[in-house]
Amino acid sequence: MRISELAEKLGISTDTIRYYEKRGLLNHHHMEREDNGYRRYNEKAIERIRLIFRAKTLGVTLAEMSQFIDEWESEAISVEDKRIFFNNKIALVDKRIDALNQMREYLCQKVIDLEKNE
Amino acid sequence: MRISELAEKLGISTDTIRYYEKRGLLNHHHMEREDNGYRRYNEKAIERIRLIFRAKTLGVTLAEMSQFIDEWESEAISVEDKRIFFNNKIALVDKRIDALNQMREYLCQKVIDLEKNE
DNA sequence: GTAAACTATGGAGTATAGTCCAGAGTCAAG
DNA sequence: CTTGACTCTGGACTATACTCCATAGTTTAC
Repeated sequence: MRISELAEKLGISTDTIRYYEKRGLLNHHHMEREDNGYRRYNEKAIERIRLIFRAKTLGVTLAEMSQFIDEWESEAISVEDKRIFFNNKIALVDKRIDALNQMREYLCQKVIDLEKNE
Repeated sequence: MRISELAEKLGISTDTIRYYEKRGLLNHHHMEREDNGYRRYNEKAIERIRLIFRAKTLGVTLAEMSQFIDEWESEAISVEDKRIFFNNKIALVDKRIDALNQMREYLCQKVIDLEKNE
């Protein structure tokens, strides 16, 4: 698929896609060039961009992602390190879930306070 | 307390506190001026800044916060609207929690995949 | 075969949320 | 009464992640 089709599928702009490429988050694994120079994306591109979104919600910056992808793809990271990485991320997600549950409590209390003042 | 004490208590810089004031998120309710012009903060300032942090984790921008605070404090918002507001935020928090749980699943699957490849 | 729509590139511009700085006044300790 | 720490203001600067633009080549539909 060409860039605008990919953009539409993901609900982002073509500029954003080219920007991710410039930042090293998309490469030849995710697309090839047509004879005219147009980018032709494959399904991996969709997965990669969804992964970027997921990482962003975890607070990972694009710079961190591209550095990390480089290391990951160059196999400079051992399986054990990868395990540690994922487990750290899981712990981080758990912390966020806790924080959100606290936030939920806080908001529910606000609703209760409103009722009291009526 | 003066600005550096407040900053230290909250783990932020004095610049950030003055910046929040410039953005309308802190006002006379949270501090007064000493004769020399120095800001003297009260306990409400701590609560307000903690509230700002909470709102930020919900993705609320400072601009939205200050607009909202204006409306809220001018009592332009009815109790019913406030209830609706909080319930919307609760729904948003629930969505985030769902997203994080999905993320958790995804990460756990990655760990399982690592084990398979060993 | 031409107009509309799409794509490419490089570079400039934007929004958000700070962060830093210069120049100047204030305060507390010795 | 001076030195060092703190505070003030206004404004310039920064990082991140886009977003827009000019210019130019390509494709598609009629």
